[in-house]
Amino acid sequence: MKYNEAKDKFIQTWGTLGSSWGISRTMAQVHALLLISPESLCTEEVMEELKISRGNCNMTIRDLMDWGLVYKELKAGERREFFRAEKDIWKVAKQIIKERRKREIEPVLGVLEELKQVEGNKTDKKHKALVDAVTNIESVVEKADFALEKAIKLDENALIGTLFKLFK
Amino acid sequence: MKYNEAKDKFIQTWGTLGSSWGISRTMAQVHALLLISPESLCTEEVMEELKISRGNCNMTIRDLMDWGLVYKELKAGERREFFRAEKDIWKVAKQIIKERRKREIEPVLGVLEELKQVEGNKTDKKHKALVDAVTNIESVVEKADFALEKAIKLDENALIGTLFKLFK
DNA sequence: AATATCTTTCAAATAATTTTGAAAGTTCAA
DNA sequence: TTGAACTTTCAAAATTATTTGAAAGATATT
Repeated sequence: MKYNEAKDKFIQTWGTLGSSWGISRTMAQVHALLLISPESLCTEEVMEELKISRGNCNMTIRDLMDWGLVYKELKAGERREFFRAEKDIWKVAKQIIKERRKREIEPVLGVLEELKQVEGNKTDKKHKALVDAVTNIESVVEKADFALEKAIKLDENALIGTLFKLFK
Repeated sequence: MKYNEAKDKFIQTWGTLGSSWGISRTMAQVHALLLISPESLCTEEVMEELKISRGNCNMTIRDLMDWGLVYKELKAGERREFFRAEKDIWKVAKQIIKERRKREIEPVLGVLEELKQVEGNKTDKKHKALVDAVTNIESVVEKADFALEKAIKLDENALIGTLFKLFK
């Protein structure tokens, strides 16, 4: 495979993976481009490479910085901003997990807690089914949240090693 | 909170959680409705409760069955099909992980393997950056895939217990 | 303070996804 | 074999999400 073909396919693939695991497709594509750029790039260069508009490019890069996946870099004597990606993929994964726990799990736990307070009678089947479902979901979500919280504090190999031992 | 309000909020919340963690919003809503139904429901009942069309309802239920989250139930003397949800949420989570590994991780690993074969010279910075990125991503994705594969073979409490010990 | 360079915003346009509903398909009982 | 009851399909419509680009906002330079 030629370099240019591989590059396009890489941006495409990382875009797909990202969009199915928590960051938007364009965010993942910009991140992919920066990942394979030896030097940091400016907005103009990202626009040009990915054929996206200035507005889109700007917003996407801001989002990536909010997620902690891209850093701003100022070059001496340069007016415009340059950007480089976090290249340690385990760090990237940890960062995504951290953000998603905050953005998507925590709010749900709040709602579940509220839902457990539903008025009603324990002998009513429908009421019981609702309370049971909420209770079970809360239990699993809390455990998953805990597991993720711990997992991102570990070194990637420590995590694998631990799981591996359990099955030896 | 009144039962009906809690029910709607539950369907809404499970819909949101589902759609951000791998199944579509409507799939998650139908699943939510079935989760809190003491008896299995027929297509007509699901359509009525969620105000969705017959076509959508049918396709969504098929998808849920494909994912292993909903089962068909035949009632004696009844022509139409009834559906009930898997109510063990840990099983649901495991099932979703299993499907997503198959649908979303495995194909990516294939592409990454291909990409490592890109032609080029090790001294070319761009070429090296691409190969490095692919190699690092592959390593993390493989480890995550392994971790998920092992995690779904464990009891939920065993998983938590193990992680807990690591931090005692 | 005027100008050039770069960044941000956001309403409108475009694209992608989801939903609908009517028609076709299936199954079964009479 | 007919038709009633139910399920499936899929093109078109509706809805959602993303992208654009021009205008407004910054910021540094002369």
